Amino acid sequence: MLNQQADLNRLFNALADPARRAMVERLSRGPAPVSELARPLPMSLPAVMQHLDVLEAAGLVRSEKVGRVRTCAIDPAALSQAEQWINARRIEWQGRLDRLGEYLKTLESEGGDDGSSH
Amino acid sequence: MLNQQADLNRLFNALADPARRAMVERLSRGPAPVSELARPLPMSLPAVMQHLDVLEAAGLVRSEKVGRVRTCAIDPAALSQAEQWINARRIEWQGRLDRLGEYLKTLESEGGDDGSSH
DNA sequence: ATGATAGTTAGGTAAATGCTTAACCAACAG
DNA sequence: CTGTTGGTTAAGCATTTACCTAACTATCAT
Repeated sequence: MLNQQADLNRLFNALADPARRAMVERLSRGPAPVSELARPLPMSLPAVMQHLDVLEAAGLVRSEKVGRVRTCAIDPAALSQAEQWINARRIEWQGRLDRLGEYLKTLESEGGDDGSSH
Repeated sequence: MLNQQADLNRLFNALADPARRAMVERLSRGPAPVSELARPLPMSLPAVMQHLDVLEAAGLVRSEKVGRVRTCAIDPAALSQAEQWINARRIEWQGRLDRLGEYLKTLESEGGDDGSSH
C-alpha cells in the first residue's frame, strides 16, 4: 500500500513532539481522561486537545467519551509499525556491515598481504 | 539528561518526512554522495541539502566531503535511540496488560462467579 | 434551576517548514 | 584558461504548526 508512507509520516510526526510523547508515556501506564493528560503539560486544554487529535490521527491513541469524560488509551499496533520500519533499516545496514566484515576477513586470510595495495 | 528530549524531537521529526526516510533507506544499503540521494527525489538539490541538514542534526547521518563530492552514511546509533524509546513504551503497556490478565485470571478461579456481578 | 466540571469549537497569531530560483564556489577534465 | 560537475548559500514565499483566548455545550451535583 502506498499509504504506508502517509501512515509513517503521521506516526513519526506524532512522536516528534515532547508533549505528545509525554501523553503516550502516560497512557502506556494505563488509560486516562483528557484532563489528566493535560495536567502535567504547560499549556491550555485546547492545545492538549489538538495534540490528542494528532495522536488519534496517527492511530497511536483511541478514545471514547462516556458521560462528560473522554477516556484515552494507547493503541499498541501503531507503535509497532514505527518499530518495524526502524527494524527493517537495522537489518539492512547490519547485513551490509556483516558482509563487509566477511569480505575483510577473507582478504586477511588470503595470503600475508596487509591489504594496503594500490 | 534533559536533552534526551531534544534528541528524540530531532530524531522522530527527521523520520517524519518521506523524502528524509527515503534518504535513510538508501543509506541503509550503503554510503552515497548527495547527488545520488537527490536523484530519485522530486525536488531541487538545495531542498535535498536541507533535508540532509535535518538528518545530520538528528545524528542519523554523517557526511564527509572529499574533493568536490560529499559522501553520506547512516549513523546506526541514532536510530537505536528511537527504537529504545518505543521499546520502553511497549514494555510498559505490555507489563500492564500482563498484570491485568493475571488479575482477571484470579477473579475467574476464585469461585464459580461469571464476573458479571452487581 | 444553578453552578461547577469536562470537554469542545472558533478564530487569530507568531514561528517553523518545505520548498523554490538565482547566484556562487571549488574541483577536475580537456 | 574554459567549461562542467557537485555542491553550497541566500533570499523569498506558501503552508502548516503550535499555541492562545473567548465563547460555548453537555453532564453531573445540589
